[in-house]
Amino acid sequence: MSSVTIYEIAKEAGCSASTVSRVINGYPYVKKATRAKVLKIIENRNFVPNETARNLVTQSTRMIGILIADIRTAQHTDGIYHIERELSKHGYSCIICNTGPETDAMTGYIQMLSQRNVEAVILMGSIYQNDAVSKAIQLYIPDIPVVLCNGYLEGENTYGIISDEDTGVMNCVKLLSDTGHKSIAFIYDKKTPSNLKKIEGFKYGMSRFGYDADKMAIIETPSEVDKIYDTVKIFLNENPETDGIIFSEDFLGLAALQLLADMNIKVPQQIAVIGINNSRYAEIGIPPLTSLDNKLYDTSITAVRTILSLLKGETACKKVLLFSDIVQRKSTRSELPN
Amino acid sequence: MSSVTIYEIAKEAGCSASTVSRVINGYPYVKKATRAKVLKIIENRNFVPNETARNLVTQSTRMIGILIADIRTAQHTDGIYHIERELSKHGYSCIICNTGPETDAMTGYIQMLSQRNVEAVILMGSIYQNDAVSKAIQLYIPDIPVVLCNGYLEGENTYGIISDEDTGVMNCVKLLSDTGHKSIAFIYDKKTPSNLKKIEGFKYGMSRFGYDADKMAIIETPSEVDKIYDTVKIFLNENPETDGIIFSEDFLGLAALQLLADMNIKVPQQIAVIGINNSRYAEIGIPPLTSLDNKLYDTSITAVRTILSLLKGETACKKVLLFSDIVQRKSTRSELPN
DNA sequence: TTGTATGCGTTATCAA
DNA sequence: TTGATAACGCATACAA
Repeated sequence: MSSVTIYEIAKEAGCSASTVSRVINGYPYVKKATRAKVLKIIENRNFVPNETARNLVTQSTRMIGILIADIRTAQHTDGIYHIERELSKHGYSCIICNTGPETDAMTGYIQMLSQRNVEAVILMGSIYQNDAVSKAIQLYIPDIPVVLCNGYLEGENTYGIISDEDTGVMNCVKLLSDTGHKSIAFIYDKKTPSNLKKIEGFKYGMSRFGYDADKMAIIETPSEVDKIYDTVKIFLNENPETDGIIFSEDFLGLAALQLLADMNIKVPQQIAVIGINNSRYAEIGIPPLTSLDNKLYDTSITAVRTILSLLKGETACKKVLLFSDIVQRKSTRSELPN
Repeated sequence: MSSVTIYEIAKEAGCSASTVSRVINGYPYVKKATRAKVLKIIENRNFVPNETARNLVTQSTRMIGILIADIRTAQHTDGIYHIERELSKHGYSCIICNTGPETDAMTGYIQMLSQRNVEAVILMGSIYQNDAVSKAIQLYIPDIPVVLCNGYLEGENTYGIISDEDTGVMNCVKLLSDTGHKSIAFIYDKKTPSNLKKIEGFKYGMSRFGYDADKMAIIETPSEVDKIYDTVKIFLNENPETDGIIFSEDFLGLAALQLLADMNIKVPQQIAVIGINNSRYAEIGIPPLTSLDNKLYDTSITAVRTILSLLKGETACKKVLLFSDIVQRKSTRSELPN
């Protein structure tokens, strides 16, 4: 705690603390000479105003809370990167919180953020679209803006950015249907609202494009590499007619590509594979992985814009829908270049 | 800003603010009945004490700053995850800062953190091992502990956790040497202190294990997938005798695996490939990627332990060295299982 | 253009 | 066991 205060600066400059304060805050009516003198002393003594004191009196902390289940998930760090950069540019700092998947921890963090007087909260991921979080918001932070990335929550000050992942997955089914695939599976790892939505899109696509219910499989897998491997392997052994798989996430698809290579199954000739998120790892799959770009990046950009508007006192859309699109690569079309 | 204060609670409870404060802080000498009454009102009115005010008077913020060049780099998010979880368990919050590679931005963030009165700073990555950062620390935060992950900085309150990546890379060379490889290359993407250290280890290994200088190549590549692809391709065309490549990072190695597959070069029979970081993506390479585990995870664990000790007023090691080891997978030994 | 006084919401030091 | 009262470091209304 560097204990030099505006009072010390004032004493040295032969003026009052308020004048120093005015100089610091670029207040106009200060004599040029005084300003220069104060500025010089500030420079010399290497003074930085104490934010905590400032925050207390201005009732504003310029801090934003970011909740994320697990910061190790690549699709979200991209968003957090841009959110932090943008907010930082505007003088805000980000408190990062790894809540994990339990709602108790989520509400705990929300209470903590309320106590720290953050000015807004960003929820990264559909996993926060639940009642416990909704109630915690009403209880602890009813007056500050809350933006949910990839979901929507009812509330006075809540905003949601969603992507049409369901339609996106439906379009994946259409793609496979158009290219003559007969037996398609959807494999996911967690029952998040987002994944449930993808499943809905999958089901809808399957019925819309004329697949029998018994030609359709929806499989859950653990997230660990070896478990993914086993799950998919067992599934393929039991369903050898499968010729197309959509994975709820690129990582699952990439792990499956490895298995398929080991099983000597040609992708996409024998089985076409599609991932979701269009992460940078999709590009380096062997073969490169076709992926549904669900616009998680744009979601974050929109989220931070929403927050900034709200903080400026402007209005913002309560609910924004972004459109996903499919980035085709060799795992569905062998004739494509890398 | 939920404007209910301890005064309101006090009024409602028919006691003074100090008593309320005592209850909140679990101070012993409070009559049971009073405590119960106050607690109940706090519960009812959903009161949470204002951290900012608290911080001002206690001169402690329980906030930690984390500097990272780019949070999107997978090897560091792993560390940040555990750092945040551990610190949060002890009541600390983390301010996350994406500084980018420019030293000006780094020092800017350090000043900001000083202003926010963080109680410690963690520097994630060898990139912070430079003079500008060192000076900024002396200038703005000379009195709080600073821990550098994967590097060391001189200073009164600075601590460093380093891994022996140089020796690690030397061992990679030894591995390739032991398995009969004749022409080995090292390919890296950025001139970070960490990568420079790896290069040193590479050079040392090459000379130690009897390679001619002209059988050794050290190549720099941009980080984008297509550029990696091009760089490695050109290199291999010009140096067709190459039979082993060590990459400064798994991602580069994975991208190269794709290229090698396209060029119909068998890994590891024709070219053995080694990455560094032992990330989860190494596991799903085709073939699975042998990788130097440089203990980045343990580095973070050690960093957070160091911070916690220091914050408790205990002492800690100024410099800790962790030993890397090689995780062998199929990209160097085809007979291994997945 | 500048200084004085007051308050932001707590904790901490006294007395009582 | 409790209550005044004074900090904590700053911003700001008001007066000068």
